[in-house]
Amino acid sequence: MADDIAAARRSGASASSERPLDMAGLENTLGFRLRLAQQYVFRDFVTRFSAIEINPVLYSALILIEKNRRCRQSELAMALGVQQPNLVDRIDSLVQRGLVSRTPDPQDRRANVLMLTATGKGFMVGLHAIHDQHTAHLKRQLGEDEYAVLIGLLDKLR
Amino acid sequence: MADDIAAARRSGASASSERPLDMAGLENTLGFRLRLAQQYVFRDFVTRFSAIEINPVLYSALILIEKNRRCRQSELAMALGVQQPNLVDRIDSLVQRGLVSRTPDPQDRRANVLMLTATGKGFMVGLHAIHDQHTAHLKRQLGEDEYAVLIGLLDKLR
DNA sequence: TATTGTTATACTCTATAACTATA
DNA sequence: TATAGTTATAGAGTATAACAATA
Repeated sequence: MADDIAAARRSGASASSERPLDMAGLENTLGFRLRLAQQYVFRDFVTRFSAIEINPVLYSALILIEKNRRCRQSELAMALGVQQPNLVDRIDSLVQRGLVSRTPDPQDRRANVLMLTATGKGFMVGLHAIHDQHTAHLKRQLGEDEYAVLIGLLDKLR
Repeated sequence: MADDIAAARRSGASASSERPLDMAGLENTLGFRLRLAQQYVFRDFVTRFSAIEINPVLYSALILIEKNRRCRQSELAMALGVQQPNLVDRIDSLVQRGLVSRTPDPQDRRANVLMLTATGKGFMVGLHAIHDQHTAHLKRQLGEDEYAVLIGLLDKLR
């Protein structure tokens, strides 16, 4: 009988015949919720930043380079939660775009020191403005207080 | 001067010379926090489920097939947040392992109906047990109440 | 004409081993 | 001997177009 109802829903009026599935078994599954929430947030992020060709990892990298003088690639990789080799091409792209300088550290010539260029500092103004709009959108979705609570709870996971 | 302190930290006693970067500029960035939290949760998930060769998407698929009689691939794809073509190989693997049956729907022979096999139903017992341990670990990390709060806030993002 | 499932494909992200130059 | 950055590569996840069978 329940199958008949489901079948009736399937052949309903609307073109797309998908019924929403019963998600009860996943109500308690944090990883599933995290994946869907990240999908939503990243989609909004990517849309807003597409005009300046910045994705979430490049954004985080630029912010950390801005706030940390004489930042190294190994430090950046650890902070971002990515492997060093996967950072190389991304830094390359920032250097080629003239946003970041990569110079050998005179104190340890194995290491590269990353800094914003003058162009990069100018670029950050627009970057912060777009991110403010992105954050405002998410805060409207959640409420200002709950946004802060969510960030706090996510930080407890490590 | 601040650079001297950073340099001193870099050449400190410990083998790994990485200083922790100042993350202040990302305190407010939800996408970044979501990514790190998901990294942590998925790593724990993958470790615990590796013995039975189940990853997060396969887990969610099995749960939804278990709870939804006569589930279709298109419905599953929408619920899981993946594209239909990316589900095909995954369902293949569950069918090949004898956990799921995929049979044409007599009412609409374009569609496949997914159901747990007898083997699959037995498999779910162990699956639930491992997931309970995984969830217990996360609740210890967060606290029982805050775990529920976190799930609720993540659900508001859509 | 539209939809379900499928194939093929391309792009991104991620993880690891091995190389180089420095230390 | 160990570390910073790099190269090359393999695996997984993801998105899109096009096709066959069916509606």
